[in-house]
Formats: sequence, structure tokens, C-alpha cells
Amino acid sequence: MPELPEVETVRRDVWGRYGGQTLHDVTVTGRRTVRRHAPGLLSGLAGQRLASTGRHGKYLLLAWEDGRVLVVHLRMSGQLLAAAPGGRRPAHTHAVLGFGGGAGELRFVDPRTFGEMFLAGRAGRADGPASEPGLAELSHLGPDALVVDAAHFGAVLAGRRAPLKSLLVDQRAVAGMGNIYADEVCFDAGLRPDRPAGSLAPAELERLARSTHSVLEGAIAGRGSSLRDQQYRDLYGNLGRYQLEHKVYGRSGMPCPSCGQAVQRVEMGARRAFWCPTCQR
DNA sequence: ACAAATACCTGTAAGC
DNA sequence: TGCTTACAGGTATTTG
Repeated sequence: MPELPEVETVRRDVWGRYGGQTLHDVTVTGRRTVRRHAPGLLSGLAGQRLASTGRHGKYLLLAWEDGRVLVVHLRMSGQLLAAAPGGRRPAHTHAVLGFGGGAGELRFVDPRTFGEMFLAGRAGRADGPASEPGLAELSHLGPDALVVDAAHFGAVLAGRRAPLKSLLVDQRAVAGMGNIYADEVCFDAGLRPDRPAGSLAPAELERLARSTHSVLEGAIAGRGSSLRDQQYRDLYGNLGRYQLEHKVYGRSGMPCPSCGQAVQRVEMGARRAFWCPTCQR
């Protein structure tokens, strides 16, 4: 499932192929994909050059010359796929951005239709991750996980009795982590996912911030995680390889890579968490 | 104010 | 073989 590392991988791919290219036409066939506004609104982007790309948490931002930003969220099953124009489009293709200059088309494919695209105003300037264009639609998000620090964790976790993991996947607290990376970050930081969020000592908050950065950066280097359903693909349809480096996520009963103890699975409400009972406290 | 539950979806896999 | 059921999970919304 696309979380921060997967979205960042796709962002870099998109910039590499479509950066500076002119958008010629937009085709929207999935109404639910553009549910925040009328489907025809995206056609107004035709003629614009892709000026920069950005990302905040799991939101991908495509900024155009005139300052408008196309916001893309892949949610569960969304994919952005590059293709030559004219080929047969895969099932569940809900929107297609047609570029000139031989760049071909950019397809939004999403079987479960949880994903969405919408047009927002006003772009940031720099091309890069975690740009802060100040979009009203994204104002509910906490700081991007790549730049969060211990002080911020301290502030948002203070006084909370909810499990640490629940806060790590809460995009209002910190933006970018989901089920996979919250578990991996907790393991790397040596913290139980079911620790009451407000119980972390200063040194633990420091470890949490450090592990958040290192785990997510490692996952970006590995081009993201493709799970057994192979739902996550990069722009060119290739699988990620960071799933090979997961220490605890989905590894219930298998030995912890650090100590050899069996990885445990704990139910936390409707969701679950994987963790090592000896390495995490 | 916070925490937990639920709705939204469909492809896949497990069970019968 | 074919049917039914459970499960996956990010976010918005509702309920407690």
C-alpha cells in the first residue's frame, strides 16, 4: 500500500519523465476519482507545463506553470503508470494525462477507487519532497515524516493514552506513515507499538524521530515495499524491493532479525501490529 | 477532547 | 468446481 516511500518513489519517477513537459489533454472516466469537483475541471490544465512536483505525507503534488496544483492520493490500490499513447489501457484506468514531447501518457489506475485527484490553487516553488505549498486542502496534515523531530513528537504524543502506533499512522500528528512503516519504525526505535503514546521519555522521543527518518529513507532507497498482492508498482510497473528488508511487518511467528525471538502480532482495535517482545519495550 | 468504530471499495485467498 | 466469506487498509465521518 502506498505510504510515504512509495509516493516519493513515484514522485521522482514522474518528475523524471514528465518534468517540464506540456500537458496536451486530460481524460477522466472515473467520476469517483475526481469526486471533489466536476470531472471537466481537470481539462482546464491542458496547455500547462509541469513546473514542479512535491509531496506532503502520502499526497503527491503536481504543480503547473500557472500555480495550480494537481493533488493525487493513491490510497489503497492507486497506481500512476507511464505509457506510450494509444496502447490499450488497463482495467480501472480512471484518468489519463496526455503529454507531448514523446513523454506519452500518465495513467491513474485504481481498482478499489479509494484514490483521488483534485485541483488546488497555489504551488510551492521548489521541486522536491516535503515541499510546503500551504494548500488549504492539506492543512489538516502534520509535518512530513521525513522532517519531523523529537520535539514535535513530544508535543503531539503528550498526554495521549492511545497506542503509539495509532498516533504514528494518524496523518494529523505526522504525515506519511501507514501500517507497514509504523511497525518498522517502532521496531527500529525499540518501542512497543502498544505503548501509551504519552509515556515516551525524552530519549525515546529522540530515537523515534531518528528511526522515522532512517527507516523511511531506507525504504525510499529500496524504491518502496510491494507486498504479496503486488499492488504497489512504480511509474514503470516495477515492484519495490524494500519488503525484503522488513524486520517485523507481516512476519508473525518468524524470527526477529536481531534476536531470533518469534515476531508477535497484537490486535489493536480493528488493526494489528507486529513487534518483537525482546527488542521492543 | 479524545478514542474507537464504521463506511467506503474490490481483488484475492481461504474455507466449505 | 463453484460459491461464500474474510481480509487488506487510508481517510473522513460518526458514535461513544
